[in-house]
Amino acid sequence: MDSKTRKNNIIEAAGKVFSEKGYSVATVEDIANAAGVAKGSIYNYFTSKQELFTALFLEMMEHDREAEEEIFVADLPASEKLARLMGRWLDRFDEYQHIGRLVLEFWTTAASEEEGPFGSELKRVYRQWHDSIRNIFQEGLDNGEFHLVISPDEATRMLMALFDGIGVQNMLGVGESFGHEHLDNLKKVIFDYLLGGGGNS
Amino acid sequence: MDSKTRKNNIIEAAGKVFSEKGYSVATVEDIANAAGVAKGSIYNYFTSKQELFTALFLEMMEHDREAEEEIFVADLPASEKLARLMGRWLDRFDEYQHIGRLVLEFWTTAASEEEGPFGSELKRVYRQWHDSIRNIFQEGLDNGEFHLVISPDEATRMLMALFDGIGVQNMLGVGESFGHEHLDNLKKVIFDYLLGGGGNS
Amino acid sequence: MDSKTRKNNIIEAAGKVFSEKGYSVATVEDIANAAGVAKGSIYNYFTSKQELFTALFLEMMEHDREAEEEIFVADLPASEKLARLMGRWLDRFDEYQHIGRLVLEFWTTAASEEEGPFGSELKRVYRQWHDSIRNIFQEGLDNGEFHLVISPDEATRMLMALFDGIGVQNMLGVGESFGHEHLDNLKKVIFDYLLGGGGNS
Amino acid sequence: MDSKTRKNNIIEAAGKVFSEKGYSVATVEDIANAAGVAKGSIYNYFTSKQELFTALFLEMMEHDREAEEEIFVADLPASEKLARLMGRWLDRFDEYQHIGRLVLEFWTTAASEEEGPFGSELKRVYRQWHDSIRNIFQEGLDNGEFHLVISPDEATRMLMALFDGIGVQNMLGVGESFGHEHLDNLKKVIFDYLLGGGGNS
DNA sequence: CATGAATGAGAATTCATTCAT
DNA sequence: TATGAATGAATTCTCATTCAT
Repeated sequence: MDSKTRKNNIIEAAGKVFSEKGYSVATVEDIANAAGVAKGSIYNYFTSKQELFTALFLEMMEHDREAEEEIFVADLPASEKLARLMGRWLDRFDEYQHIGRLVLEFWTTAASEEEGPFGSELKRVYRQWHDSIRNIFQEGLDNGEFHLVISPDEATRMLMALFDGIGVQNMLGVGESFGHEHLDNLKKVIFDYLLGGGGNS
Repeated sequence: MDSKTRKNNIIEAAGKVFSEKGYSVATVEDIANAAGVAKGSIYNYFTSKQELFTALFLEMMEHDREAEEEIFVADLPASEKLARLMGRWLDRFDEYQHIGRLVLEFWTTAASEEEGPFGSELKRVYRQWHDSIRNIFQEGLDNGEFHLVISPDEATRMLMALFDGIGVQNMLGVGESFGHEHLDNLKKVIFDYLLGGGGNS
Repeated sequence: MDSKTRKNNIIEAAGKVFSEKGYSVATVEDIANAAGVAKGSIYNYFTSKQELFTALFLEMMEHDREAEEEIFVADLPASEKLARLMGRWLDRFDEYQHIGRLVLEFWTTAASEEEGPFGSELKRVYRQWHDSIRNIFQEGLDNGEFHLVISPDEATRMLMALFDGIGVQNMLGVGESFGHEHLDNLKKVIFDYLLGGGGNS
Repeated sequence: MDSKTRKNNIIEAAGKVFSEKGYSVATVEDIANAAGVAKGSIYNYFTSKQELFTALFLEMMEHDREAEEEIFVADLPASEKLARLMGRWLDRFDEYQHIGRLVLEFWTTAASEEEGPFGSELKRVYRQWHDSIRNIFQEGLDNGEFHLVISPDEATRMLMALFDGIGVQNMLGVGESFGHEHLDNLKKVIFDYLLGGGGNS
């Protein structure tokens, strides 16, 4: 096993352990055991537990970002892009039920530190998402697909908030789990609104 | 200072300290210092650090719930109730920028424990909110104020998700802060939709 | 309830609590609860937990000593005194099963401290017993009741050791409980020996 | 120093410290210092202070038992076995003056706990001793060496009680120290009795 | 690089004792 | 005298990090 693989092994194990136990309760030894290496070996790849946590965070952010990128650049009508994006988010919700705790800990860390990668990276990626989605709205408006009484910026923000909120509900297990039948209704509402006049009636 | 006040003192101090440092990093001594009592005195009121954290959580849940109760029972048209409710949520968002970390830790705890007050109390209150809001939608439908192509249940869930998401964005500091000018646009979208035909055109 | 009674109340409660939990584990509050007084009140009668323990010890020593004194001064043949003494010790064995732990803690304390009441008082009382029993042996020898090849001192020591050992076995719950049928055999052995020739055959 | 030696080091140090200060007063740091290791290192070998105490107890029980085993299985007349056994017990009494406090704490613990190694191991070893000694008496009776009016069981119990009692007296420092000149008299009494007719005259 | 024993700073918790009422 | 809240020193135990092998 080469060095790259070993490092990824550890990050993967950290993901499992942090997700199950939480950052504070999880010990470096737990992670070492889950990764099948000795405790001391962790420190050959990461200078501290905190750094390992950060590395895990960055890797997950990157992973998420990659998956969506392809949708943004596809050659599709705006409404189709939007539909696919929503489908993709929905798929993540299942995952969120399992790693919800980990995501919440990432958020908590981001909310705590003034400086540092959590806050800034989270903001950067969030802004990337925002911009990409706003572009979709803009496309839709430009080519006459959509009708909106609010700005693309605000529409973007509302859409992101809506799906963030659904993610939170899934993480916390409040309300029933969110499946594809709910998504259909969500799309119906959103597209009815966007396509049907945007409140401009 | 009587025993009741002293206990509240400690809970209040715990709120500050947990919010600033997070549960794990905050020490019982930090809280004691913030409350102006000796470390050991904390244990005259709470059997453990964890119990103090739980007491703080329950107190905040109760506080939140009380504030909204009055809106639900008011004698107002459904659209007015909804508008007031949204105004109230917005007010909380400012607060969330400061205690966001604390809320996230509550959620993290709730997401971790199978049993215990966090998960069950959170679900209970969430369900209360859900039911109250659904009643508003139902009222609006019954008296012809609203038009909806989706069920009141789903409308409720979407509305709650939307505001949960806005709350999260504020806690994390992503996007600009959410003020009353945004609220107006939010209301416009929602009421245009609800009042104007609910996509039923 | 007058002050004397209250103090005795506390000592009695301390006896129960120390016996059940042991000195270290028993808290002053446990004793206060058992005595039906407030924690702080203990300190109106004893300056410290340790002093209360000492007072309990001294009281029990005094109690034991008083009970035996009457046998030593009775006007009876030596063999009868010895028989009664053994009967009395046997009666204490039942009690020792319940307060054994307390006795062992007294002993442990006595074995630890160079100076202080435990060691010195224990030695004083032990010496009193020794002297009284030796006098009985001496009486028996003088009036021809007993025959001994060893000195009265050594006979005394052996007899005391024998009964101490039985007490220990009862405290520890090793071997079956020691009842009157065992006592009869014990007496048979001892008196056969003492009366029948003391090994002088 | 290998792991086995280090563990024994700690047990040995624990023996000294517990013996001097007693279980409650001795701190884990005391033991660490006495063993020349860091406080935390203790926990690499024992999960708790209590477990270390138990390990020390079990080690001493095992040590004692081994030393006597050879006597029980030797090919010697019953009277000689008994004489050697008593000699061996006497040797232990010197030791008991120094570790008396430790033994008493073991006993106290045994007397306290319903279940657990202290009570059950103590009883097990006690019963082994009892059985072995009873066999010696039985041998002596079978081959005509001994004469007894009481059962071998009871003789065993009396003999064990006698020596337990002597041990206690030594631990507590009551009476003069028990030396070989006392042993000779003890043997004289016991063997005169056993060999001369057992009260059967 | 891999290992895992050793370290020691740090945290939660307990409880004898004090003292204001 | 009686009370019980307040105190804080003391203790056990944890675990991230180091480092010799």
